[in-house]
Amino acid sequence: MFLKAKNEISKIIAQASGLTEDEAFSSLEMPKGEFGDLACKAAFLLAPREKKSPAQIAAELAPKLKPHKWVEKAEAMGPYINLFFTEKFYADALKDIMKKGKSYGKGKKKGKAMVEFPSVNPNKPWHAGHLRNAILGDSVARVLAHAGWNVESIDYIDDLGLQVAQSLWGYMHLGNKPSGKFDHWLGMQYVEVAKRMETDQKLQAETRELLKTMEGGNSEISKKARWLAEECVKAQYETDFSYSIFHDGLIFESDIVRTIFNEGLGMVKENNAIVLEKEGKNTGCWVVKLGEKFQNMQDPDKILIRSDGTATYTGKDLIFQLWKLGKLKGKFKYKPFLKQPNGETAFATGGAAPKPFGDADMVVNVIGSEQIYPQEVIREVLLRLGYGEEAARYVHLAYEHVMLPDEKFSGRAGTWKGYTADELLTESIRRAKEKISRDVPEAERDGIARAVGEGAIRYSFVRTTPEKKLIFKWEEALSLEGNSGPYLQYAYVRARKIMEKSEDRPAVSSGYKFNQEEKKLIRELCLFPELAGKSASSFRPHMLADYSYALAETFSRFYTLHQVLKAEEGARKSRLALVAAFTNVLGLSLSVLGMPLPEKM
RNA sequence: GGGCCCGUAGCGCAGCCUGGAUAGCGCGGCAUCCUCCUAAGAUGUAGGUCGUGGGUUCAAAUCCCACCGGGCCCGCCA
Repeated sequence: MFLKAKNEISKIIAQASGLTEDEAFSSLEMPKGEFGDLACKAAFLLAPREKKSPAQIAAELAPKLKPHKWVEKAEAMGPYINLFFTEKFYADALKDIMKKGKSYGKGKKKGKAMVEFPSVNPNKPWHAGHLRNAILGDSVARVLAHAGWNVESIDYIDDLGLQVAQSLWGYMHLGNKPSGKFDHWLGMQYVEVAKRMETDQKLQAETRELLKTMEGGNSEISKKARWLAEECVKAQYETDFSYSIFHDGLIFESDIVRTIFNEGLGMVKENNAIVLEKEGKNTGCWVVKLGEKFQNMQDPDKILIRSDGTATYTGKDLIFQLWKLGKLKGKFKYKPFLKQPNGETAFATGGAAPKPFGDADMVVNVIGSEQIYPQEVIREVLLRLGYGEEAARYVHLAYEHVMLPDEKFSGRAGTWKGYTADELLTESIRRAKEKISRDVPEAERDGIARAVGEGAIRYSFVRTTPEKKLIFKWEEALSLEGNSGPYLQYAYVRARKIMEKSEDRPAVSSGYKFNQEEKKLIRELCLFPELAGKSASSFRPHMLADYSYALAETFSRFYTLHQVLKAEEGARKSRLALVAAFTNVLGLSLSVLGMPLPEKM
């Protein structure tokens, strides 16, 4: 309804000022301070056209604005025109939000979006850095779904990498028996093998030989490698689920190589998007010539197929992306892989059943910023294949890495020890449990600690913009106070408690005049659809995290200053309506961020 | 040699796309508020050359240019 209000007000301003409705619309904003309910900056736009000062224009324009049922008055203040909403606006806005319920702010139906994340190598547990990727990807998937996209969350499993070969060697030859969570155990084998590799030439040759056999397929080794990767992924997905992160499909690299790769490569060759080098240092390789696009780069050409005929990572990725965009005839066959706690089954390639995955209208890849160049290469190839529109909807959501205060996370060196996503959650839950209210019965405490502990971490990762490097610090990641996940959950819990205790039905009482804090809260509730939309179109969930925090803050202030249940009837019912609307919107916003919603704390 | 990202209070961040009112928030500091819907809360207070220097503009944290500091990339690794 707020959008409708802005549109109608824009019309009035356009009529009185001679601006177009679009210009008038974009001149409207909610001011930060206490200047009015809606501010109009039209005078700045008109000043050069009419050759008068903005203040003079504002003063002349304000009285000319036609009255509207939702606008009480328009007051010029300097160059601004401050608009004040009527009581009817607040009542109508509140009713509108209550009526829309879960569909509030939901976008119109759009096409299919495939979101790929976190694509962690299947040979070690997730550490804090992988977690950032996964939380970002899962949140973007949820934000896009709320914006109307049909979202498929997929995961690329690189089961043909050197890392898996090394882990497999460790599994076969180190002689250690698996114990504990499989990904943690396998990660330790990998660290040991990587250490030996530094000096052991024979080991280097053996693992390379292993990798070759794996790539060939149809052998005991290749089967064992696939099994190892799947076991590791299953363990990693326990972590996935513990953070409420879910997927639809897992695409194994070995299946890409065996199912769609040749077709894709043929297509790219046919269209002359890549060339076979006949001379120079890349002789015998198929490369994308990029000298014109990346001028002054030391080595601008990108090899997709090595001189021995095998594909580079970017080569395989390119074909995979073509499949995502529905450009290949080849289809994967799937098997049910894991039953997820959200009730949905995650499917993996390598089975017998067809699934309608792929053929996407938009592709979003959550990949570290160090891969900007190879991702650009893929976009460039799409353009050369004539897929201009597809290239425009091929999004690399680049994020910066999580670091320790004085070193990086390294899978090889094992610096992830002590900072795995599993250890983080355990510690967070422990801290959350200590703070639970004494009134909460023992039986419910574990569940609450889980929701709060998970929410604390989720929020601390999702609240920062992706392009910012994140230095991991326990106290910040696990914060339970201030600008934190639990603060938001707490506001939600308090609001819910009021509704639970009330016997009235929420309803805006006619004649009730909202106070300042109530009006501010309603105005902020009005912003949700706009924020949700922006968050989706810019692939930035942190905008919603920010919004949720501001909303919860406004509610907390209202909560402290005004009683709901003990107010007289008119106020009580109206405030109840406000609390209901707040619960709905904060609940929605947090769900879209993937934050768990405890009922008590 | 070239390209990308970051630089806002002691620390951690939002705001920059689309320039406009006193640059917001959290942690930490200081001082208040629980006979009252959960104090994981609220209120007040101290704390800022928005990296530096130019430019554009009536107006710059925001746009443009140069520079400084930090990180990343330009591999027949992934």
